Amino acid sequence: MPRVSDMKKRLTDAALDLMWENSYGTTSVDAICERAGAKKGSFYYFFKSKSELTAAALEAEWNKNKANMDALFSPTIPPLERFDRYFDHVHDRLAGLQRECGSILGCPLLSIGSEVSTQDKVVRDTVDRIFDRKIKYFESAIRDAHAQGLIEAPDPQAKAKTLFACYHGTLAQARIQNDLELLRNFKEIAMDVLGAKPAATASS
Amino acid sequence: MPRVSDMKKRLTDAALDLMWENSYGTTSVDAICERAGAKKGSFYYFFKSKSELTAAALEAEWNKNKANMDALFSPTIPPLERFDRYFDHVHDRLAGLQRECGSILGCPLLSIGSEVSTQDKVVRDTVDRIFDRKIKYFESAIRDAHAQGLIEAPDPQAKAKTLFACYHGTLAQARIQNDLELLRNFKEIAMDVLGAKPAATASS
DNA sequence: AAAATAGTTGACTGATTAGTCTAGACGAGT
DNA sequence: ACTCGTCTAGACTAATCAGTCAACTATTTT
Repeated sequence: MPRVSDMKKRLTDAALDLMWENSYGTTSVDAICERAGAKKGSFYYFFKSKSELTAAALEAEWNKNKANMDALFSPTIPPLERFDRYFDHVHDRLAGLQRECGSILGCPLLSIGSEVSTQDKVVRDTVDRIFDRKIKYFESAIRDAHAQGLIEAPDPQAKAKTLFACYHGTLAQARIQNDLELLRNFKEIAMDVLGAKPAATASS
Repeated sequence: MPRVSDMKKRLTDAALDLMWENSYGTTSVDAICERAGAKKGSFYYFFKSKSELTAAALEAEWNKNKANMDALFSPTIPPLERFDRYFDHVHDRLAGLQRECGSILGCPLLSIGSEVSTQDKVVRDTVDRIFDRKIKYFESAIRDAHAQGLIEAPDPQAKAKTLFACYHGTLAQARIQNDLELLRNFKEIAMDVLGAKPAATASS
């Protein structure tokens, strides 16, 4: 088989960058091509539409982050500490991106998902699917914390959805207000939402 | 002075409807004009850009809802019940809109704000301003609940921001997943976030 | 070295975009 | 009835949009 190309990856990277910083609607195929160093023909050789590229870009981003998520939410880490580390990680990443582009970008799944959800089934379903995967990390940490008596959570899935929603709401506000401060204290807010005793990552 | 026109209102109404259901980016000035029964000339007679119209539309929507918010969060109502009523009200409104357009639309401030925040200062600042006003209702209800010993909230503003973020996160997820179910139980989740005792809108 | 596969090129289309501009219609104050 | 300020009409521009296409290049297998 003939030549291999990294163009597909370059296109999904470029698309995610632009859409995360700006939006789905304002990110044109031309702009994606320019940033990826591609021509129109290459774009439509790999993807049959902007919509399909977006779904691929979100999936690719997920795959990039998965190993990291697995490490942050490793069962070897005390369950509530997993959240601490995760929120710190996201905070630091957003702080880094702010240095590059001057803005707090929030969560691309939420921004893009909310923007296109009523109009683009392909992208919407992709966002949905990835959300489900992410909530599983929360759910399992909550279940472990409950088992260890650190929190009271008879329905870990419901609790996970609540915390997930709360966190994404905070990310969205941080984007809109361009203010990272909201995220700085989220660890404590999360413990509050989970109903954890203030002093503890240790036993009850 | 010669004739008066309701065109300005018709334009802001049309804009909000279209942007709420779809998005800022996919809502064209032409489409707004068509729905409002206006011609281009009228549009640019009243507004100097799409961006300014959007800010005006969001402010107009706020003004439409303000009296209702005042009633829902009236100090004559027991503080935690105010939240109950508010969440019910939003739930019912979104359910009504779903019947009209087939989708759960979430919060237009959040959707539009998140979409344009890095690119449009006028709209972003408008969203910010309205968010601040809305949080004040939460804050005052929380302060009252704390004073009555219904919840423990030494910092009502922080608690209000937390609940606000949590609620908007849930609205965003409801939009993305097109699922009103998430909102149905939000009353209980809110009480959980606030740390209210399960059985009570009465005293401790 | 030839053939087959994988990827690239860039000009092109036709629709749509936000915004401009000039001419005129309407209606209230004189 | 006339006129002045408010508002409307709709053709127009120049840019940009997503997507198409046929010719082309590069690489690997045979």
